[in-house]
Amino acid sequence: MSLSVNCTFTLEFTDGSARTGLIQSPRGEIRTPAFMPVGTAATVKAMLPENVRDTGADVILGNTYHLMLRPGAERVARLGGLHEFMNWRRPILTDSGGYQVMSLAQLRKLTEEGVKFKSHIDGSEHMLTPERSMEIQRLLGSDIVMAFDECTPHPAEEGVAAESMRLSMRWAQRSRDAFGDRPGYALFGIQQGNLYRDLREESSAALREIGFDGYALGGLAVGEGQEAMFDVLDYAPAMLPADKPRYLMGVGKPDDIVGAVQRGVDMFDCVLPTRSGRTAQAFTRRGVLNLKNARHQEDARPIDPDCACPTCRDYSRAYLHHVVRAKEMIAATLITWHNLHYYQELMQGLRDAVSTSALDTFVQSFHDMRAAGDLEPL
RNA sequence: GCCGACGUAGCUCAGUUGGUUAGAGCACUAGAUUGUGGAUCUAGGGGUCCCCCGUUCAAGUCGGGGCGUCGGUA
Repeated sequence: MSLSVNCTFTLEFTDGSARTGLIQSPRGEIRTPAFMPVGTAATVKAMLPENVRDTGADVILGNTYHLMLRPGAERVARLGGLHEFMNWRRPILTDSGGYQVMSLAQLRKLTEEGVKFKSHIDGSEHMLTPERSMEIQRLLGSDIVMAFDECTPHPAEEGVAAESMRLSMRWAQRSRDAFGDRPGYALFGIQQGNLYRDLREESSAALREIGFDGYALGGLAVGEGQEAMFDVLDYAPAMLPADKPRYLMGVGKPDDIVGAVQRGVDMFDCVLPTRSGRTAQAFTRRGVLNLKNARHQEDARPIDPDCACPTCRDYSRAYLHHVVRAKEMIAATLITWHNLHYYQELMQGLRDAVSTSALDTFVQSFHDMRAAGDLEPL
């Protein structure tokens, strides 16, 4: 087959501002709205790849920053690329490293050229630029590459936010140039502008001018709170091309995702289901359950009797509480498994609702279930 | 039996020449966590300072007696 295979997005249904669609890539389809589990260091922590797939994930997220430091992008490339290396054969989206440089690295020095920083692992010095970020993501074999940006810290005054956003837009152009033409692979640009509508508009115009295969909303869920984030999402997604996927980076809690889907977002990633799995928090349709809490110690019921995940099928809250307290590794696996299952079931519910024009009803029952709270105490 | 050391929070221990409401780490009870540091942070509960008597304005701290634990010894 000599035809080059492209990465395409097909919009299927809409319900208000909400959409469903399909991203088709050589490594598989991504149903949107999609939730991408985070697999930072070439692993979705505590999970086997086949089990991540079984929860319903079409795509996972990997990290430029972590993988460039350890084991190194060139080494991953020599070992056949990230998919082969970590045994996940489906699509992978990689973050560009811009966010992690700011949140993890020490001694950062930000210039027009890029960011110089010291590794949080061994203190070694590194430089990340749009060109190097594109090269690393190519070496990893990432299917969806993110432009190199600066995630504007919050709060930021308008002048600071504008300067930061314009730097990210110049880096977006350099990312586009460095990425080049790679059939079968996608490059996403990232809208910035903090909470300022005119800056979001300016950023969107710059990105549309450059042209990307998808567009992310960056600089949100960084401490501004849900109300402020929704205020931005009331207008920001519509500033981006309707025929390309829209990705809200780093979001979020289940109700954040529901609200963002209502406002026209197609893709999400978040550490919450996996990190919470390691800190004993289970997400359920009735809200969050903290399995560390002593009230679960003799509770023979599963996290959620109506959940079809392997954890809820076979394990009690009392057992999960015990393995959490005993710091046994299986606690992370079992709770993460449940959380990923819950998130993917939520996404499936949203997709079904949008495609049957029943999103309002779905959202209402989503909130009603949460308001009802956890199961009655035993 | 004798000699010595020790006895403070659930555990391991600090506690100044006697001086405000006796502390720490861990554990416990909760909370936070949004483009991942299995991390971290925040708050809270918990005391017959082995017991009794004494000295003193004032005792976890000094004295006497008792009880207990550990070690040594005949």
